[in-house]
Amino acid sequence: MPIIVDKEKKKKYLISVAADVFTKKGFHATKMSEIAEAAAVAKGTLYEYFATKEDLFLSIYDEWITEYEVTIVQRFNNAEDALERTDAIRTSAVDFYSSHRNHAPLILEFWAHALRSDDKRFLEKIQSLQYLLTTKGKNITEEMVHSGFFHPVDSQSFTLLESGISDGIFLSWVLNGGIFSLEKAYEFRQSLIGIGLLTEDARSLLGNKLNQKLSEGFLKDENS
Amino acid sequence: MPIIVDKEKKKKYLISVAADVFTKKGFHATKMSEIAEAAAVAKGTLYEYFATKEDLFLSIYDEWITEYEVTIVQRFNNAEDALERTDAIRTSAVDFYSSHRNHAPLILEFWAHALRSDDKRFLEKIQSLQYLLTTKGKNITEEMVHSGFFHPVDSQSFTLLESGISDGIFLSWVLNGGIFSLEKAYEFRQSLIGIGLLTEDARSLLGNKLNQKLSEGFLKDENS
Amino acid sequence: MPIIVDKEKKKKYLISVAADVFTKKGFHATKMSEIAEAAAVAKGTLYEYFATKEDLFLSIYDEWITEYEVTIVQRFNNAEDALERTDAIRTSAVDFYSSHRNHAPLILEFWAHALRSDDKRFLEKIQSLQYLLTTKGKNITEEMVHSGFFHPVDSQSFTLLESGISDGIFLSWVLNGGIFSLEKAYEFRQSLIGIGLLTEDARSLLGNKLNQKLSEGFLKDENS
Amino acid sequence: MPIIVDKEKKKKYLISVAADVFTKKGFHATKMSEIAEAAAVAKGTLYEYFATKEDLFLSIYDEWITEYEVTIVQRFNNAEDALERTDAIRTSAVDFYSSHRNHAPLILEFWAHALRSDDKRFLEKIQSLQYLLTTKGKNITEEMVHSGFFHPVDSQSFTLLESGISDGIFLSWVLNGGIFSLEKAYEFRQSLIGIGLLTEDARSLLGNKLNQKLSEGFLKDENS
DNA sequence: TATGAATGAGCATTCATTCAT
DNA sequence: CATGAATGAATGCTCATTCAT
Repeated sequence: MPIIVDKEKKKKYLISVAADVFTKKGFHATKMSEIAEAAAVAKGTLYEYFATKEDLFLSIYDEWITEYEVTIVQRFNNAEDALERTDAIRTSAVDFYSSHRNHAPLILEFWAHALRSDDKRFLEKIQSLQYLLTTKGKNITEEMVHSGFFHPVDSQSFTLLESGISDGIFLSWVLNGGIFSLEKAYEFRQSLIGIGLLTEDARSLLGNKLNQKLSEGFLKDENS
Repeated sequence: MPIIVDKEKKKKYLISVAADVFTKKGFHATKMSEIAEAAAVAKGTLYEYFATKEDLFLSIYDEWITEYEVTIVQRFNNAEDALERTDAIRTSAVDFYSSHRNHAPLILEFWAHALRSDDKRFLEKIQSLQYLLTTKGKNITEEMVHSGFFHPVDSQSFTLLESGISDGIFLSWVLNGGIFSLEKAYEFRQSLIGIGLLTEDARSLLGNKLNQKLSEGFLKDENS
Repeated sequence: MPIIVDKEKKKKYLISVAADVFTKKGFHATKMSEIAEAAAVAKGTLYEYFATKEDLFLSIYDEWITEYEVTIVQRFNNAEDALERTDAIRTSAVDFYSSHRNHAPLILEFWAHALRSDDKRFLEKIQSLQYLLTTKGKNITEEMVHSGFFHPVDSQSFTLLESGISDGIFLSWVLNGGIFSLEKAYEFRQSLIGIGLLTEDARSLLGNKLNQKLSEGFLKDENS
Repeated sequence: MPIIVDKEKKKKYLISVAADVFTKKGFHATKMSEIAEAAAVAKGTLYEYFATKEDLFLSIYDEWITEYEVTIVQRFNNAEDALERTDAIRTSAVDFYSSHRNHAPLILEFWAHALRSDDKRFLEKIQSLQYLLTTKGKNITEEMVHSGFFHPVDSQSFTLLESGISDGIFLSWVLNGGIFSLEKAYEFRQSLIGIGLLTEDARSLLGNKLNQKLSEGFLKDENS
């Protein structure tokens, strides 16, 4: 174990170790003793930092989502127009899911746990992220429509669908054993959605880039 | 308990009861005794029909997926052209997810379980369905492109994305507490995807129905 | 299953099947269903003939011991002098243990069960046999001493020791995996005991047969 | 519960408690919770020291046999001639069986368990003891014959018989409810065997002590 | 702060026995 | 007489959590 004096840093260290163990075996099949062993601390030490097993479990998701939200807000605030703000949202999602691709089964677990746990903090965390995304997404969409880039569309529905699609692609990627590139799949998705919503004016600006992406798909190897 | 003589029917009865109990509490938190009590049989009886708790759990998913697959194949074979075949796939999905909307958390559990269980039958079942869907989806898409309805698109990528989107909408619906209509969301999705892929010729046939759907969204109440 | 009409014969048939199954797995590890299957009858049928599992278990020993006792009494009554009566006892023991050599572990089980079971019938059965043997053995010994064949010896102690030695040889044979001939071991035992108790007169009648047996032992192969 | 700090001592303490409980009820009828209660520890604590119930069971026999073997070897090595070595073996046996007279049913259980258990460690333990005894016994016997004390006898057969007789006397003692003195029975046995094997020269040295023992037997009360 | 021995509530699974047919 | 589906009491073992050191 790395010698860590700073309490906050040690907590983060324990969270990251726990994430790896939970990912491999799932919440119920993971024993606190295994996490302790993996972190090279005693079982009792874990309880100095986390009240219960579920608390430790939630802390992982908490950490991740908080980081995700911070990223979104930062990039969003640095963006200068609707297009950049769209990118801010999309790249944040891609980065989040990509950086946690090895924890994929755990994210599924969080969702499942959120639905069945008596502890509503899981669900609240998920919905707070959802709220952040839909609020921002709604604004962007309305701006895109207003400025003539997009055909008229119900912004809230569109945003909600977008977020569902993001999760769905990730889910599909997990259940298929990670056989395709997550990034390319997200781009393919954007092209497919975009081509439908973009007005003729906007579309002409992009040339046939979109059509090309659609023809290519996201399953082929870079080299082929 | 309804008096059931046919062994096969009793097994299905037990599966349906178990599905309800598992849905409410999740796999680990559900006790075999609770299922037995809910089915008004003795604990031992469950073990006359299912070797283990996990076996019972899998049997539920097995039953559902088998039914789902049968529906897909039947509707697909009765369809007469590519458009009808598209409908066959889409309505099968909508019907499946709609009929199991109350079991939504359980489906998430199956996915999570498939990833973490040593028992690979879960994952195999998921992937066998996936295979059925992508094989058929690919054919339809190619036909749509070939007959000039769709712009060129990589059929396999498109099909995979479509299936991911289906699951994603369902997931979003679950995590948001079922606040919107699943059917309307699926139609909104179809319109959004359709408007992007359809050629001008095909689009002109549909008039502005698609634009209307997009403007409406899927979140508003029918009556408002 | 052989078709058996006579109830008494069917009971004996079930006992013999049960003996084989119990021998292989032991009392606790043997399931009534296994015995039923081995006998090609339904579980319920066993309960037509035996009240409980323990009852069936006891019936086996009962059957064996009764047969053993009948043999002893018959041979004993047919014998005409002390030497023949000695043979009657010894050959009955050898025949009993030899005929049940394949059930050896089961006999150990009976002994163990007799000691721990609340059902005292096991112990009573054992002690009734013991009583028969010691009563008869005592008489013979006294006759042997009285007629000048044996040195003076406490007949009850000697008889009890003899019976213990019989069981001990059998036990040794079982725990050593049956690597020697049970019959030859019993004869070796008789020679060793005999040579000590026999008076000079009696010994001279036997010549050096006894010494020869002792030199040979009971471990060597017949052919070597 | 006595307060015990040393882990090794606590293990031995748990073994001794378990031995008493197992003795009274037998392996299968004894619940781990009963042992825990008798030892005034929690059930879980037992599992800190023993992996399974069978492991605890074996540990008892292991402990006993190991101690027995140590005694044999020590006394054997301290003996200066064949006669003393004979005593070393015999007194070790008598002491072992005497010290465990209250555990008698348990020893029968071990034998039965050894034969039926999948866990071969039981049988191996029994046979390792057997091997130690027969190796040493064979040497002594050969020495006795060689030095003219014993008539010629097959040493391996004789030793094996001796060990079987030891167990048989113990068995007889147990099944008869401990109605005689184990020590006296062992001595009676030694006299009976001895008188047969001893040469005239050797016998004359002992006078008529042997004949006296035989006449007395081992069943009479000291005071009568 | 850190430890890890001790705890004991909790649960899947087994199987002898019953009894309606 | 025979059956075998149904029963439910019984128990080995696990593991999150505690707390004395």
